[in-house]
Amino acid sequence: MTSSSLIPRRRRPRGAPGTARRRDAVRTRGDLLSAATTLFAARGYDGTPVELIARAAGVNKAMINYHFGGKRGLYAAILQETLVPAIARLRPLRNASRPAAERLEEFVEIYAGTVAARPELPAMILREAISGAGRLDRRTARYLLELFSVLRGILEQGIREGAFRRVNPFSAHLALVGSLVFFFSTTATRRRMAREMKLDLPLPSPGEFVDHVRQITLLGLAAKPARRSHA
Amino acid sequence: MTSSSLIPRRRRPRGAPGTARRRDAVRTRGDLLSAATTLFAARGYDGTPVELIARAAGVNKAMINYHFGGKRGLYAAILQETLVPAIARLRPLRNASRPAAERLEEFVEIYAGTVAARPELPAMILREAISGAGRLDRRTARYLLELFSVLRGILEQGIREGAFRRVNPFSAHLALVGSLVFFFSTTATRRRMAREMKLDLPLPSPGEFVDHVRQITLLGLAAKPARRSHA
DNA sequence: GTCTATAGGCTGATAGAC
DNA sequence: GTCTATCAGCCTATAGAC
Repeated sequence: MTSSSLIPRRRRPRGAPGTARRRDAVRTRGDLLSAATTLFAARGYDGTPVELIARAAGVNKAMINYHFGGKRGLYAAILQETLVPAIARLRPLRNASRPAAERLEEFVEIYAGTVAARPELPAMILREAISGAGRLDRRTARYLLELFSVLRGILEQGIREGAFRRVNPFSAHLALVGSLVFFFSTTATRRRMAREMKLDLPLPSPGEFVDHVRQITLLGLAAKPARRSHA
Repeated sequence: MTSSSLIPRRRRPRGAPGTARRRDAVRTRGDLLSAATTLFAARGYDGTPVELIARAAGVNKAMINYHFGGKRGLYAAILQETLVPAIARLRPLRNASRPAAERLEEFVEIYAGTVAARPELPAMILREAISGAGRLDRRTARYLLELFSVLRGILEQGIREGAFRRVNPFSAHLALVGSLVFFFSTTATRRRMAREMKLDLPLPSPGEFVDHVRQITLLGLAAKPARRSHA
């Protein structure tokens, strides 16, 4: 029996001494990134001991230092390796030449899709946004600002072209992003409280909520008394 | 020259040995509460050493244990002593018999006023909401749910009476509260980033933003193609 | 690359003098 | 009520064997 096994997470068998096992290193790194993302999002940087991360990843504590140069390095790696590709998905939106309302809808859709793939991202970023973004290096911060500028560009276009009311684009931007980030950062807590307090009303699903935000934003921004539904 | 001095915060003069000094205890307690609120909001529970709180309050570390029974007790005291009165301000809204749109506006106004008086509250609550609300005792949690139910009641009224579209009240509630909480929790960071990245666009003031949210919510919820402005 | 063992710093809490 | 001194526990990081 060879040392291969495909159990998704959890400790790997040891394998013969001479066996090339580069793939394990990759896996260790990945498991650490994934476990740490979940924990940092749920408990925050200061609330998460490295020992806990290592255990959740099924990996030795010392591996964090070996692969990432310490706890802080692991944290930075998460931000870079998940935030950067997430924001890259928004880049096509920059030079779109379609109507602002359409672009806005697409923005929301892309945001929702990105979050569905990485549910922990909003909470991590929100924590940074509350805490002063002191753990964001300059490059990561620039990426975030780029995200902001894409959305603001859409809003400004809509206003310029007369499709949107003359709102402050920055306010509109904060209101929209705030709703989304808040919702996705608090899903677990909402569920937990509903269960413990025995609330009977059903929690809105991500899809429902995103739809609602999209509608309310479009209707709220529309320059003319809008049609009830579109497309 | 006597040892009296009126510097607003900072160590107090010692006073004669026999002097009744009950007032100092009250002040110590208050200074601790105030300093801790600021620090917890900005850095989170785990990110705030008691020593830092004590120094910021101009008080000895041991006083935290004497007056609050420890760090956790201090945290709980803040939540109870600021959250409870804040929510009490919303209670009159319960049995109002006015139109839903009007009540909704008043809700936003009261919220904004409460936050203006205690700017750190949103960040503290948002942190709880991300982290699973594990540090909220059952009573405090109930208060929060009461806040939720007031807003949801308003939304349901509006829908029932045909003034609002038939949205999911829970979604509408989360979108509105999310925008507000997000905005007020991230003010400091927004300022900091604007300064460091040398953004030239002016940040929206709290008043501007609240106005925007109020408008967009009302327009977005309105059952009929709404008039542009009201009242 | 991975593991064990341990160093060294910081944190929250208490005992006891005043 | 307030302060100083001190302690035990936990946390991150590293040294060194494998």
